[in-house]
Amino acid sequence: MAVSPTGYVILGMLRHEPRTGYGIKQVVDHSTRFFWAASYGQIYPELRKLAKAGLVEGESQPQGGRKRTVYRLTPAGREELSRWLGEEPEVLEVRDEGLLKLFFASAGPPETALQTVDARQRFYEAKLAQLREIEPRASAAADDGDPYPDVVLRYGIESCDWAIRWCERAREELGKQDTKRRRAA
Amino acid sequence: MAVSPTGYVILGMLRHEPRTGYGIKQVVDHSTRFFWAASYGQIYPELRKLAKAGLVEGESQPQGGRKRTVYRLTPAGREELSRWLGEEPEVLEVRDEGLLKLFFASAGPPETALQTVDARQRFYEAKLAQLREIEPRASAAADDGDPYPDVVLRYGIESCDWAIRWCERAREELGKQDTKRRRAA
DNA sequence: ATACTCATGTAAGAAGTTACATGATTAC
DNA sequence: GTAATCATGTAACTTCTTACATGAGTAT
Repeated sequence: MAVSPTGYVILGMLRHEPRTGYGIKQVVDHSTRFFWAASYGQIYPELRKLAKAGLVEGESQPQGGRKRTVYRLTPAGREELSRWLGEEPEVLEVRDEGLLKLFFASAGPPETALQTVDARQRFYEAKLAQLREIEPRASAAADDGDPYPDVVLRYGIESCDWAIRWCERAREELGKQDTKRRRAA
Repeated sequence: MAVSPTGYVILGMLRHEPRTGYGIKQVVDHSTRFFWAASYGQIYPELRKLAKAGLVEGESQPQGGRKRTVYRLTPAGREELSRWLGEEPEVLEVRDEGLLKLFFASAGPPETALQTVDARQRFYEAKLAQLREIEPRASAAADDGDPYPDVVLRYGIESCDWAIRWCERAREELGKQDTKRRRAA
């Protein structure tokens, strides 16, 4: 039984401590979602598959009358996670509607390109703010023994910085082109 | 009848001249595939849907005994493309297995993080080489009146540059951590 | 001849999102 | 009491990839 890409996200999220499906979703949303998202529609069915494959183990731990299943890695799950970590990364997919719109901008009204760049900058500024908000937590976790989430988070922050600066440069360049075109007309 | 995301890629690829489905795939593979890919399994069915919706028009232009259908934008298709270009970009999805592996690296053997960073750098170097190869063509197209594909291509090149430099920095940092850990042990 | 490119298409399936349904607990 | 949070799950759907099938034209 093959583990799906998101299955490995789940295994990874259980590497330090057991969690509920709900808990996994919370952590994903505050960490990996910027480069790998996961919805309940994936998490719950996948947890069952992983349990059937013997890679995780669920234990019922109700709180009051509220049903609750906490999952932990089995030794086999820990091994499978480690094996996967040693494999060459393969998936790197991007679907970037903004770049697409900029690429095709000549087919739209003249303000298309600038608008698209502006929207892009706003997007990255919002993303940057979100990342800065969660950084302290990752930094604390780093002092606690696992430096990698913080390394990845800083990658996210720095790449946002870069993207924002690119937008600023692009705006300048596009402005010049506008001037040229206006002169030519 | 709603146009799918990839439908807009097709409309966009027809903005300057008519093309076959095969031709669209070629252009995508040499331009947008780095931020929006498309397979035959999407292109051919989608072309039919777009034709049914009146956004493109197919004309049979066999070459010898070889069947061949060339599609062009209809006025309605051009309008729909332009309308879409004016909308705020929404989709920006990333699925980055390398960052995931780095994030979880503490659960793997000690060399995991460095290996993952190395693989990442190789990946971006290969991508950079591909982009540099197609750049002259985009640059020529820019002189021909449409500057935007070249702008986007240079975004790709510069972001690869940035990512490669990040990998180099990360390797240094991870090396230091290794040293620290070895001293502590 | 044979390999490559041009060209069109489908079927099966993987992967993931959205929307919905349900209900207990906790904080204000 | 009521809103937010914790918690689990499914069904329908969209999107996309992979693998396969087919066949003509072109270059060596």
